[in-house]
Amino acid sequence: MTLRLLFDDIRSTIQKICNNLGYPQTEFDVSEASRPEFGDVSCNIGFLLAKSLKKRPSEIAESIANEYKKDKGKLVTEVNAHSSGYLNFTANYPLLTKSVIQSSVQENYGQIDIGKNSKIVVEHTSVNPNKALHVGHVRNIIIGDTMARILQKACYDVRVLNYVDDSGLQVADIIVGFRYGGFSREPPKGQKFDHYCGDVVYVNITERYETDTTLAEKRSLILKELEGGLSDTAKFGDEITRRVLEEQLKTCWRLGVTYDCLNFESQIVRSKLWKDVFEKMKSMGMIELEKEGKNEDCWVIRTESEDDKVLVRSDGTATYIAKDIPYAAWKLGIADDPFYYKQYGTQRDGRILWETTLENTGTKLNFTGDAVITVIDSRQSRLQKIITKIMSDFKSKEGAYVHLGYESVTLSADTAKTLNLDTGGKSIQMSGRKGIYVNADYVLDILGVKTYEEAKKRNPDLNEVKLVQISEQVAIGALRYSMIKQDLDKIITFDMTESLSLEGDTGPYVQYAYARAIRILEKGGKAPNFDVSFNDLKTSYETSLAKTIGKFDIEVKDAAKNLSPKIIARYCYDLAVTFNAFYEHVKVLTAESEALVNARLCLVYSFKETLSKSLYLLGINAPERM
RNA sequence: GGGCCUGUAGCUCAGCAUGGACAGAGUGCUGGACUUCUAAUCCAGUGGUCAAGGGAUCGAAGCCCUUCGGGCCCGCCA
Repeated sequence: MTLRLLFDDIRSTIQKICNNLGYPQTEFDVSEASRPEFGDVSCNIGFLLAKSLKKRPSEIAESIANEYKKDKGKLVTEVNAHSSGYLNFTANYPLLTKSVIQSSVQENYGQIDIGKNSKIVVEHTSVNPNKALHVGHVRNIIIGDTMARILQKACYDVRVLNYVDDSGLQVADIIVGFRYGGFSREPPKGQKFDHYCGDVVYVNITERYETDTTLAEKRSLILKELEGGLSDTAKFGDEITRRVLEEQLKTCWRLGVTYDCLNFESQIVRSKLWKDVFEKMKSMGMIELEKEGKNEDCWVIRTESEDDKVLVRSDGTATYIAKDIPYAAWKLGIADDPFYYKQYGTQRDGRILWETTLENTGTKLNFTGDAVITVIDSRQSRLQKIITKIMSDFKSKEGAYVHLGYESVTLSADTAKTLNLDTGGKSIQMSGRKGIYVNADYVLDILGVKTYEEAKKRNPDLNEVKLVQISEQVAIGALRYSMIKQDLDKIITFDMTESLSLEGDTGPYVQYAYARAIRILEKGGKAPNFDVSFNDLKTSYETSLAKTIGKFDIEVKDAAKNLSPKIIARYCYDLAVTFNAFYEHVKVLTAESEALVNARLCLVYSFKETLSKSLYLLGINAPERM
């Protein structure tokens, strides 16, 4: 049993009582009490019926409480009608604690069936393959990865895609850099190829466009050559982007992120996907050939409140958004799949990473979904809105295509200063083109150094390998947590110094609680016996820990339904706070009796298991020592 | 000009979907707790006209309207 079942039990009992009393049907709320003195569970039905029954809320609560008291069932020990109008309940703790502890040690604890095994696609990362990942990209990656994990826990059949835009202008820029910028094909020793391309080649060549106009001409020639896909230039571009992609993926894997399939834009462009979708839009009357005005001879899509959007230029070429439409249709399984598949490699967690190909490999796979979630920052909301509309017309159904938007990551004034930028005390938008960013690998490395020192200080007995392992886990925990803990519509102002903080509401704080629990279990020596009564776990530290553990599936449901990954971050933090309070105030190994030691060990074990499972949803590993 | 997002403690943010019991965390600052299951911790104090105004409601941080501040987006670029 978990808290959810307690809530359900109370809800259905109230429902029954209301029917018996002849009260009208109404949607009422049963949720956790806002303060301990109000008990464990509260219901607002008194307020909701006050008007139609023409009674005071407290009177109604009173009448329900009186009925409820006649048969409280097993799970509830106290029912109170509060003078404010609320109906409050106190849980049967021995029973609640016992069932929470016993269910929490099951493998699939926290799982809740919302998805009914339906197929869902999550696309994230999708970074242009001409540069290294910076902290802004990390937000996208972590939102996507965390959401995919949560949806899986909520019984969706999840496929994760990474869209590789290997045919755009940025690719042409890099080629210009290598061909005409005088840059060596190989990075200096010790520098990753993606860092070299982004930090050196791309930033430099972009700067030179301003003074050297011939370079821009060369770029447009290269862009044309890329489109065909057969020229030496296209082959060279392919070589570069694949090398960058490989390095980018290393960073993603380092963060604990894996994918199912890589989709290459160049292949989408060369396939017949666009043609099919274009015809379909024409036949459905969704687009029009403009006869006059500034968009004369272009195929445009009309939108309700905004300007017409050009899909096909007057010269017959497709615009940027036009490339996204067939891909979106492909993800939803609306269009025929023109691709074959081949293995890109096997990832750290054993998951095979596939890639699309237009060559006949004989392998056909299906990476489409009944629903699609595309993680892209909200600056693209306008375009995504158009795509969403088109997809709902194709599917004749709303909600199949979801743009999961989020606000951008900016750099704090202090951090900008370290890049020699004076922003006048304001934060600044990152820009790959201008070289205004902080690379993800760099942040992880600096964090690693700091966490290594901390770990070594606290654990002088641990060997080098172990210390490095711990510091890497904590560094990743810190970064991932900081990217997910706040709401998607809040701008994150990244500050290097602040990101090194490992105290308070941070990943390391949560990980530390895990290490503490492990230590108790280790020192406890033997495996705890769960087949006992837990009546002795009486302190509020123990009961609230059990209660918090019991909320896991409620949180998973909430996070999955609202596509809100931060809910799980908050839950992990809640678990850690509650455990730390328990840890400071309740002795486990030196408790009065052997039975109590055992019962508390069970609680600690239950906490450890639940925290580990919920941290897994955040893609965070907790070390056993810190 | 139009569209989207945002404004809650010195700072960073929960709470807003589904209105209800004295508005919560972290951080900062002040003080306290390590011969103890690791102090990356805990405890206490400090700190708020929930941007402003109006409306509907028995009741608003939350819903509606207006105003103001901040950010982003509006190309036959990607």
